[in-house]
Order: sequence, then C-alpha cells, then structure tokens
Amino acid sequence: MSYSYKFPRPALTVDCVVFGLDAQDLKVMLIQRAIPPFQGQWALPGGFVRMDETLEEAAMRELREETGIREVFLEQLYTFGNLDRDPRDRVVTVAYYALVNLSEYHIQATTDAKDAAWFSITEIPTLAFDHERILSVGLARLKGKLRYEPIGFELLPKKFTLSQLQRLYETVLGETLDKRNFRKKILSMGLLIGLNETEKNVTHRAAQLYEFDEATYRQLKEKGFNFEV
Amino acid sequence: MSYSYKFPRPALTVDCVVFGLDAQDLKVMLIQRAIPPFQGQWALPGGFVRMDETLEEAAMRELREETGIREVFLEQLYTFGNLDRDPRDRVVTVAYYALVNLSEYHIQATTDAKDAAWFSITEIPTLAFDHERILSVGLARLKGKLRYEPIGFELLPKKFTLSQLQRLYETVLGETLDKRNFRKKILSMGLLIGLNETEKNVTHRAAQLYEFDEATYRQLKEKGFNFEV
DNA sequence: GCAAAAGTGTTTCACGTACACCCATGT
DNA sequence: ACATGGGTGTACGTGAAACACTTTTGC
Repeated sequence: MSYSYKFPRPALTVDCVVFGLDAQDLKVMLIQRAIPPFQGQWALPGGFVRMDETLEEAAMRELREETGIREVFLEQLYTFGNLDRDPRDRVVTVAYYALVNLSEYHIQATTDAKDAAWFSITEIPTLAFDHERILSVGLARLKGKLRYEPIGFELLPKKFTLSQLQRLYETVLGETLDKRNFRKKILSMGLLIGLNETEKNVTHRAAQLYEFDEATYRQLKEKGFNFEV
Repeated sequence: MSYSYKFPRPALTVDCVVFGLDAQDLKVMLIQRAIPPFQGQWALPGGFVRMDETLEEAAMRELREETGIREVFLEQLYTFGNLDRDPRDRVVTVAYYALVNLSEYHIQATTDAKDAAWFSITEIPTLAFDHERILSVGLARLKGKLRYEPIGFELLPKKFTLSQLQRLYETVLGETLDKRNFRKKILSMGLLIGLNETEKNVTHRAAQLYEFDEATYRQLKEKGFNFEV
C-alpha cells in the first residue's frame, strides 16, 4: 500500500460500550473473542476502522455486525492510545458509548461468529485489552451526562411510565430519589407528553404512559434551557 | 515496515487548541504552516503521532516543538475522523486543548521553523484543514467546563486577584457577573487561600492576592463536592 | 380484602439574585 | 482632590428537600 505521509502508523480501531437497562439493573453488551489475542475472553464490541468510513460509521458497522444493533444513540467517548494496549502491535482505539432500549429490542445474542451477551454492570468478567478501563470511563460518562442531558430516554421504550423513568435514574446514579419531588421536577420541565394510555399486563394499578417531547426539547435548548435532574 | 494487523491504516495526528488569557480577551495560539498542504495558512499546532509515544505525549511534544510551551494543563478534546479532512490522505486527528497562563509565560513566537502567534478569539483567520471546527469544539468545551470544574485558574498566574478571576469568567462565558455575588460564591467554597500580599505596579488601590487551594479541592472532590460558578 | 404500586400538596430552609456606597492608592 | 478599581451586607424570592396517605387494579 502507498501512503502520502510516510510515517509508521498505529492501527486504528473503534470499540463500543453498549448500555441497556432491564427490570433488574444496568447491563453492558460484551462479545466473546473468536480469535487471538485474548481468544475466548470477553471484550467490548469493536474492530478496525476502514479507510472509506468515518469513525462513527465504523462504530455503527461493528455494532451491526457483532450484535445486530441498528439505529441507536451513539456518542464518542474517549480515545485510548497507551503503548501496551495490544500485545501484538500499536493500536489506538476511539471508544464510543451507545444506549439501547433493552425491552423493545431483543437483541440477537449472535450475529457474527462470536457470542454476544448482556452482563450486569455489577458482574463484569475480566475483559480483554484495556476494556475494563474503557468501560469504567463509559460508565462515568453515562452517570455524568444523565443528570444534565436527556439521554436517559434512550434506555427506555418510546412509551414509559414515570416510575420506570425514576427507576432508571436510581439504577444508574446509584441513589434513591423522592417520588413526589422527582415527578414534580420532571413534569415541570414540560418535556413529557402524557398519553391517554396506561400500562398493560401489570398486576397492580396501571400507570399512565408518557413520551419524551424531543421537538420541544430542541426548541428550549436553543433558548438556553438546561435539562437537569 | 511490518505490521501485525494487516489493514490499511489512516494516518494519526494530534492537534492542540491552546487557550491563553490576557488583559483584553481570550487568545488562541496558531502556527503558520511551513509546508503543504495549506502552506502559509494558519493552523492549530500539531503533528503525527509516533509509534513510541502515547497520544498525550505526542500532544505535549508538538506543543513544545512548535510553541515552546511546557507543563501546561492538557486534556483530550475529541477525535476527528472525517474522510476529507486532509486532501492528500486519510488522516484521523486526536484533538487536545491546553490552558496556559499568558501573563507569566511570554511564549516564544517561534521555536520551530514556523511562525507561532496568539490570535484573539474574535479575530481568527481562515484555518487549514478542519481546524476551525476543532477550535469551535474546543471553545465550547472550555465554556462548558469552566462552570463546573476549577480549570479557570490554569489561565491565571499562581497569585491572582478576585477581579482577575471574575474578568476571566466574564470574558470566557461572555456575560457579566455581579461582583459581590461572585466573591461570596467563590470565597464560600473555601478553595482560595488569601495571601498577605497585594498587587504591585497598579495605579489604584492594590487588591489582595489569592492562590487556588488544589489540595483542599482534591479532598473535597473525593467527598462528592461539586465546584460550580 | 389484600397486596402492590400509582398518584398527589404543603411546609421549610438554603441559596441565588438584585442592589449602592465607602475605601485605599497613585497621580 | 480626583480618578480608578477594591471591598463590603441585606432583603427577597425561587427552588430544593422532607415528608404520608388515599386510590386503583389484579389476584
């Protein structure tokens, strides 16, 4: 191959920290490596960046190929460039994090040859490369952003109850919130559309369903509004 | 050269958005390119990542070589990987931003062959590559972080007056702040050490000097304290 | 009728905000 | 003495936090 700039080049990969939320806790998608190095170990989904795709496209493609996930919230996290990340070669990786709605979306455990599975954030196995560090940076970012940007909705179905939303915040942030104060604050922002619809198949009083009002959020944001929970 | 992973590789560079503050306004360090592409145009300092250095080391080295700057606050900003960033080749760049104290530190305009100069943030010339976009992302980050992390002190001399600190916030955030409220808030955090020393060579009443108490900040931070202006 | 979660207001306190005058220093 | 910024306190209003009982539904 021929390059215009004649310098030795690190290999460039993308890796994705994919978060999902189920009734129990926060989950992360991992894949079991089919090939060395770290063959058989669990790792974040990811792979090499091709010459004809942007970084975000590469992250999307790897997610699709390895986990079947499409059209999710995806945002760049951090770029890791330590010298010893990969035992074979110098590899720099651009990490992304993704938020998926685990309830609507029963993701195929396997699309590629590898195994893919959801792990509770409290039961993460030893990971390949420096992926434990990447995961912890991803988790810190999720916690940080959840408070002042409305990204939590990406983890819920389109229609959700206020209790689901509250549980989401409690689970991710690791603290309990007061029900009345939470509802007051969330509803006072005027960013939830109350539907004439309630939960189904539930063994107690059915709760009202809501949708996040993305259009209104964008308008408010332009005017300097700050989402904050 | 021989690589373990046989994929074509994008070239990898680092670029730095270096901010400084003088009596007038916020400044950015630019260098004039000595070689193509974009020869003669202004650009952010930066260059290729070597195989034996981390990304942060590369950013530090480029700063040192091109501008003479050492030992500054440096933090990763974002990684830019569009296909058309460089007309000659696929180049991915990891951008950093740096904060320097422009008053103590009279930076050599030229250390390398290129010209280096400070530009007011309001008078930025056309920049090479996608550096205008990188700069705008850097500025947004600076504004965002200034509010909830004590990074502003990096732009001031070690000993500073409260008015200097307030002017810094006003300049970067682009809004005026109430003097009494600003002092009350800043001092109530207990993170400034009041010195038995005042300004020198000033044509009016000399103001008391303060230092940022980094050690105390770190302790408070561990306990969950959040800096916020 | 009972279990399980939904839904609902008020009081209290802390903090943010608005605001104006005297002081010290150098020329 | 005058010009320039340094330094200081209070009153008010908003929003965060604490807190408990009734309602609905399925079993």
